[in-house]
Amino acid sequence: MSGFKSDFLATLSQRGFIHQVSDERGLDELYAKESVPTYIGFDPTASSLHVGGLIQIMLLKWLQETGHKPIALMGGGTGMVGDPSFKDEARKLMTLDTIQSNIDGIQQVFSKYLKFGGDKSDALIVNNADWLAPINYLEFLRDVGQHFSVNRMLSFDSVKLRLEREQSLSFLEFNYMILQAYDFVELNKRYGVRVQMGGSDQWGNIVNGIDLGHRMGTPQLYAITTPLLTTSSGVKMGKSLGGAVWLNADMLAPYGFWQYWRNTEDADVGRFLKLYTMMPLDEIERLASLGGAEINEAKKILATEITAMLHGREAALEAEETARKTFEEGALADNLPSIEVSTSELKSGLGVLALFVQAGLCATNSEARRQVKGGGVRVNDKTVSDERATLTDADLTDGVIKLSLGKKKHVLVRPI
RNA sequence: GGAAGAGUGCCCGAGUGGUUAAAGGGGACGGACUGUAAAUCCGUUGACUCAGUCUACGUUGGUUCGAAUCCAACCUCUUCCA
Repeated sequence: MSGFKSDFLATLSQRGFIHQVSDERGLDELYAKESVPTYIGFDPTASSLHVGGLIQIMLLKWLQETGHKPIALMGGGTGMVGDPSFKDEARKLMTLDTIQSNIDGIQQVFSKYLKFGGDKSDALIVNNADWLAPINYLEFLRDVGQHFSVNRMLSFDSVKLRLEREQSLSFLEFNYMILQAYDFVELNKRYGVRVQMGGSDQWGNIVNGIDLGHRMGTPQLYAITTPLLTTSSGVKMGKSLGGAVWLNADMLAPYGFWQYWRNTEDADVGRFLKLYTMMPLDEIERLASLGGAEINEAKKILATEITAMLHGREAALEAEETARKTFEEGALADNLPSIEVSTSELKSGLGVLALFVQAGLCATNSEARRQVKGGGVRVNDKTVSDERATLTDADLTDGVIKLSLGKKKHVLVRPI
């Protein structure tokens, strides 16, 4: 499997990115021979990508690194339809405004990883609304629709779940795969794209595009998919300490992002270093083989390297330092997440419960109350046992009050 | 258009007149053990000014002392028929 000639596929294969490839040999030759425009589609379902999408970004990064042209496709058009693949029910339709603002949010992240410009291997961001929106329905049916067999589409695993659960699959959603297939062909015409990459759940959609290409006379197209990433204990990537792990800094601060990686399971360290950092493989080998508590050092490197790529080295080191202070020294670290409270309010006393809610550590007063009962609430590192306790400026330590929920979640209260 | 069935808490899923804020499981959160890991064990898991009150079983009405449970209409979905 690893006898790849092209730098790109060899790298992907060594680092564990590959789940399936269509026509390995042919694709390998293509990548070895010339610079190949390759694309990945991103659905604008939220205003930021989360860690789940990071692997796709790394794919584009390596692509560029090995001399090929990465194209990030924003699903401005397909987002109006919604991908039914492996979903057990239909998503709510998004408004055009939402889609556009999501695209604006998602796009930001690419400049952190890719080089844009006019060169051959410079990255490109395109939006499929550009060609999908103006489509004439009848023409499209005749030109494209005639090439699709409904019988075959119904046989795809990606829609089986839906059908088996006897949930409705609307005609609208059913069209998603046709549109995505058409994207592939269109991108070939516009930019000479030959390869589409994506998560393993996209295999069916991608192959549809390849087939459509055959029928519409494109050169041979190819597919590469990445494995569905779960942690070693089988949990899907992307949840941490209560929230999704967003890539945009305004949705998850670098410290929170760093923490997510710091808490990686032992068994995942090597795998994640290969996938999410660009460190040389022998170094990764060494780090991953650390045993016992020593592996924590590897986790820190993992966290810092990944955070540095996304948020910059400085922010990553700052996050590392903040974590070191709070967890290893038990000291007060300045850069923990914080909330502000007016000095006068603090003087007159604020209830712990309300404060924890305000800090976002608990969703409701009731939850805060439960946490107090369960012994999970601490103020300035002292467990709170009285749910009616109030905090005043007398509780300020070094000018702040430290609220903690559990062992890992800390928020500072700053008077202003 | 006709017929049959379904709609329960974050998710799955019990529950067919009262002791049901609703069994069970999953997930999530907290605690213990550790290494800010995993596994394991324990606890919590509608809201509130928690003594008590309020809001909840597709929606709106109705029957009843009392409804997630019965009735009516409506909405959505599924299957079969036209």
